[in-house]
This record gives sequence, C-alpha cells and structure tokens, in this order.
Amino acid sequence: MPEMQDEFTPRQRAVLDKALGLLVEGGERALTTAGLARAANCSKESLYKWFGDRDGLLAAMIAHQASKVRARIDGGEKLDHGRFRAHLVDFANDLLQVLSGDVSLALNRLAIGQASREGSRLGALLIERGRRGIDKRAGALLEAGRQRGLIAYHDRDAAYHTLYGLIVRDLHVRMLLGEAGVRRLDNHAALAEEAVEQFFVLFGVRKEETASRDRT
Amino acid sequence: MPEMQDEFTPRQRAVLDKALGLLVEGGERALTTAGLARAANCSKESLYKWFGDRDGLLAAMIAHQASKVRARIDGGEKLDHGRFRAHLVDFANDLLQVLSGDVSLALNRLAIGQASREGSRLGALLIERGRRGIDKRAGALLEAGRQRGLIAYHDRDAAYHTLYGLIVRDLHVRMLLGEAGVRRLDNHAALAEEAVEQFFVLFGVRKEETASRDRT
DNA sequence: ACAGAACCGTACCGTACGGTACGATCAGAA
DNA sequence: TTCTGATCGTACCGTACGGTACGGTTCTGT
Repeated sequence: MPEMQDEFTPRQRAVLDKALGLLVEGGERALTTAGLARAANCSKESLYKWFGDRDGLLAAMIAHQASKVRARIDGGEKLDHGRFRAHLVDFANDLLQVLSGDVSLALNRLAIGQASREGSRLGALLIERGRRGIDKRAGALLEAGRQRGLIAYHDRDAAYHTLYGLIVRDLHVRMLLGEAGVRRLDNHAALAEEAVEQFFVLFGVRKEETASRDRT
Repeated sequence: MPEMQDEFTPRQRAVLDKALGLLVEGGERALTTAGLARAANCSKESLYKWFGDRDGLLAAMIAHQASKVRARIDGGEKLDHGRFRAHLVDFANDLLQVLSGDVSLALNRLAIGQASREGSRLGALLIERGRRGIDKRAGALLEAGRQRGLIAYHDRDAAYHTLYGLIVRDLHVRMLLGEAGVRRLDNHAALAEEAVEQFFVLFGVRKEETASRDRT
C-alpha cells in the first residue's frame, strides 16, 4: 500500500470520478447506489464499506473534487500596477471559469438541494473545501496590492466581497438555475476586465495620493 | 364562480400556501403528494386534477408565490439626487429582503435542484415570474436617473447587473447553501447603503459635468 | 327537492431506492 | 499451494413515493 497520498485509494478515486460523472450528467436523481455500482463496476457493499452511507458518498465526492482543483497562489514577484491588475484579471477569469464548470455547478446544485434538510453539512463542506482556497488567494492578492499602495481599503473582507460581486454579479445563480445562454464563456474575459476596471475605480489609489491612507 | 381573479381558486390557493409551507419547513423531500393532501385536508385526486402532476404542482407554487409578491413601482415624483439615491437604497433593501426570505430561498433551492433534469422549466419560470418584475423596476429607476442626468451609462443592463452584484455579492448563494450567520438581516441596511454609494462612484455624474454624455 | 359535479378519505398498485446478506472471484502472503 | 482478506455481482428486504380508483359526502344549480 503506497502510503495513501489522498484520503482515498486510487480505486475509490476512480469510483468517485464515476459518481461525479453521473451527477453531472443526470443530477442527484441519477446518482443512485445501484447505478454508481453498475457504472463503476463495483459492488454496493463496497460503496457502503468505503463511504458509510449515501451522505458519506456525497461528502467524499466534494472532498475528492476539492482535492483536484488546487487553487494556485500567484507568485510574489515585485508588484507594479500592471502586474497587480493582470493578477486580478487572472483571478476574475479563473473564478468565472471555476463557477461555470460542469462539476462545480452539479456539486453546488446538490449541496443547495440538500441544504433544507436539517443535518446537512454539504453546504458548509462545499464552502470550506471549495471556496476557502479562492478566498485565501484573493485575500493575499488584495493585501499585497494594499501594501504596495496600489489600492486602499478599510476592511479586506468587504473589499473582497465587492470584487466578488463585481465579477460574478448574478451569473452564478442564473447558471445554477440552468438559464440557457448564461454559460457563454466568450463574455467571461470581457466581464473580468470590466469588473477589475470598476474595482480600481472603487479601491484604486491615484499615484499622487499614495500612502495617504492607513489600515484599520 | 366569481370570475377567477387569479389563475387559481381560493381553495387551490390555500392548498398552494400549505405546499409552500411544507417546502419551506422540510425541503423538497417533505413535499409529497400524500403529505400535502394530509396537511391541506384535500385528496390526492384533487391535487392531480388541479395541477396535473407533481411538476405541475411545483410550477403552480412558483406562479402562486410570484402573484403574491407584486413588485411595486416607485412613484414618479420629481427626482433630485437625494430622492434618486433613496429610491436606489430602497430597492437594494427590498432586493436583499426578498432574496433572504424563507419562501424565496425554498423555491430557488427547489428550482436549482431540478435544474439538472432535462425538461425542467422551473428555473426559467422562477426567473420569468420572479425576477422580471424586480428587473423592470430597477431598469425604470436607472433610466429615470439617467434622464435626469444623475447617472450615466452606456448599457443599462450592464449597469443594472453591476448594481445587482454590488448589492447581493455572494450572499444569495451562501444563503442557498444554508451557511449559518449569513442571514443576519441586521447588516442588510448597511450593505444596501454601501452598495448604492459604490454604484454612484462608478456611474454617478458630477454636477459640473452633467449632460456631457449621451445614450447609445 | 333533486341531480350532477366536485371533493374528501382511504385503499391500492407499481416502481425505485437505500441498505444488507451471501456466494463467487481475485490477489497477495506464508 | 493454501489461507485470508478484499471485492464483485446478484439477490433480497423494507419503505416511501407518484399516480389511480372508488365509495361516501358536501356543494351547487335548477
């Protein structure tokens, strides 16, 4: 046994991938234990042995997917205005691309559908293992920009949420609802540019007034 | 028969209200035909007679709820900057209040959960009957402000979506996921104020440069 | 008062799913 | 080779749901 690098064995990961495939293709109703066993050529007994019950399987799917999408951290080269802006645009593009991905949408639909049931931790799981990385990356990026005097804010979380809102707008919910035409990825680049532009209007520091503000 | 004012009879509306109650309380799984018949003191046969099948019931619930929440149109008094700003803040508060409502969240969760199945029109229905009114109101408001020279934009939809993003940020998805602590309504007022503030920074027209832009 | 429709409550049917049990099969260790 | 453990395929069980059928009851129009 090669010192399990993940929290799942390769076999289990293959099964989880099949499960994600079923979920993407047909939604939660298509993800049945019997169907997964048939699609993945495994037995239902193994599924219950590995993941406990169906909820455990769903949680494992989220953990597995999160372990695949590792949020990269932007290198710490010297930041001038151009590099900083480029990093923000990259972040915006990555964010839009992730949120509009098939697997992301399917998992979010799943967690949202389960959110009504009382003891459901899927939503929290999705936020913790999926969003935390993105938030960290953006937070570090904003902090770097602030320390270089390129932007100014009083509350980093508030600034980040504003940036998020400028980028995503209502696209995420519309995509989750399945509205046709929203997933045109063509516009994403333009949307990202415009969002960052607006973010600089709100939080950018003009060169002549650099270092006129302080933290809090 | 008193010339059905809605598209449903009073009896049917009462049943639909019960259905919404079940949905809010226990999610989609709690909304069974037998359960609804028991809770509403009606027969399953009547349910199928009135709404066709379960999907028809869900669609009827959305239509019924939309018919209750009539988006009011702001009166057309003379707009100065103060009134315009106040109307925008009102709109932001109303939007946050609607999106964080129990019934709205439950219906959105329902439609999102069904979005994966192919022939599901619930998402489109929710957008058409729920969002259209809000969009119209905001669009009219923005257009009035532009004609008074209080704001300037090239694309009204783009401006509206930016306003929407500034107000809602990622709150809607977080609430849909059931994250605890996001539904503190206390902050809503402050969030609305800040969003409108930022919107004016992006789209506001300084008094000295009024009427320097035109439509497109 | 009477007929017909609408409606209620309950019972019923077929299906599909979550979860369990069991014999057969395969892989590795002694 | 033989033993042991993990896994496969299948069969099985109980339950719950969507949808239908039916007898009894209430409402409505004439």
